[in-house]
Amino acid sequence: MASKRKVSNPLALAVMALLYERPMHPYEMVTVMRERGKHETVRLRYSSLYSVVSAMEREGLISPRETMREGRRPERKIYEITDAGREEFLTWLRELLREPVKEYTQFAAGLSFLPGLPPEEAIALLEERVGHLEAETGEMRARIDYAREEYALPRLFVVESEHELMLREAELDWVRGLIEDMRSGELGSLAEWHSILAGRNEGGGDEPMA
Amino acid sequence: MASKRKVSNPLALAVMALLYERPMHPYEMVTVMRERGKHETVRLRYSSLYSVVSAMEREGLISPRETMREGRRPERKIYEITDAGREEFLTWLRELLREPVKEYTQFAAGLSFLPGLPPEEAIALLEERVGHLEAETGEMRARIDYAREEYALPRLFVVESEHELMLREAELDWVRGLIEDMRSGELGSLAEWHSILAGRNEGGGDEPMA
DNA sequence: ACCTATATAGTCATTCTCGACTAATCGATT
DNA sequence: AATCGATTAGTCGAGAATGACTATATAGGT
Repeated sequence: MASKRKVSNPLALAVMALLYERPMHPYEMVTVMRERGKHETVRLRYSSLYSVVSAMEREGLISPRETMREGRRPERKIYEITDAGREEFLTWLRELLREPVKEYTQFAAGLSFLPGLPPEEAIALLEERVGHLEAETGEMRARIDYAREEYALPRLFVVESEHELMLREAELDWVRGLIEDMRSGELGSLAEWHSILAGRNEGGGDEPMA
Repeated sequence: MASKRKVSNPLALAVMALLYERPMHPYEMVTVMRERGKHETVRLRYSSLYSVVSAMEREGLISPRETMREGRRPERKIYEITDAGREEFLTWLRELLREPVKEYTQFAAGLSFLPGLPPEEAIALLEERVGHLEAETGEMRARIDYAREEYALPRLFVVESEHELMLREAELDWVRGLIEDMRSGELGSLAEWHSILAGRNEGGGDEPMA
């Protein structure tokens, strides 16, 4: 059903996953998430973490176990997961795996307004993108191989990175094809495209460079 | 550089694109975006639109041209794009096309915590996902074909839908492979996976169903 | 003995987002 | 002539998310 969660930031899922293992204080969660590379899949900001954690406490998904203080450093508030938290973790996780949800990507937004640039420039920009994507996928692949070899990680623990790599590679392939199709006029003739732009630019203002 | 934009919600990009053509009031923007299917690529909510629009006015990207009132209906405030707005539109669009940015997807978050479920259940969930993805990609393809034929749209105007379809198809393919690899023990043996879970569940709480 | 960079552990004020709500008009239906 | 649902046009308040900032401890170099 994908019904509205009380705490919907995916960071909350990560928090529950960590507390499922053992109680921790928020700062430690950050450390562990970084060690395991989970911050590559779940957007991690200090400020968000603390706000998510307090929302989770409010909703009864986690509860403070003890508060420690060493010297004059700030307090460390150690949380543990509740039964409700364990249940929420499992239902949420199941839902995420079972049901595809629509994602709005930045690139798609850009593509939507592609006719806003002259075709020559659009092609040039997409070629730059291809360059970036080649570098990026190369690095991702290397990092995955390194992690697997160095720490002897079973693939189970890097599936999310393989997923990310797969998406980027698919994009790379597709953008290459798109450039081809733009060149060959497959998308609509370049002349036509130019005339759309001309219509828009009659009013003056700064012209996009061809 | 991807330096921080003054108004960063992609809706702002859509607003500038529309006002590049002609002045409009916000409600009309919604109508036009819906007609052109842009709400499929840019998350569109009334409340966000109005707040984005006023932020854009504050930042000088658009400016109110006139305010009309018919009878006792609410006012319609008609906006036009400014020179700064035109420039911002072009720089932003260029950046979106040129530079890949990291996107955090829900599915990736789910995958990160895959070891949190017993393998048999994980497989079953992913199989359900495959079913959903098959249906979804089928519908997307049909909608694209329909739009192209019915309205004789050049591909240029549906690239963003083709992009979305491509991503879903890549995902579908990949998930099928993942299920295979889980079954064959390619990801790490299922016994091992179970023992990770067992360790975690010692403390009690509700057990995930195998 | 002193300085600095980094790690530790967070708070706060502002901005952003969205669901829920308001309110008028119009056309069709009783 | 009264009512109902769809469309037009937008407001509001509550909660979420983030960038900027604070403050202490400690290891290492000089």
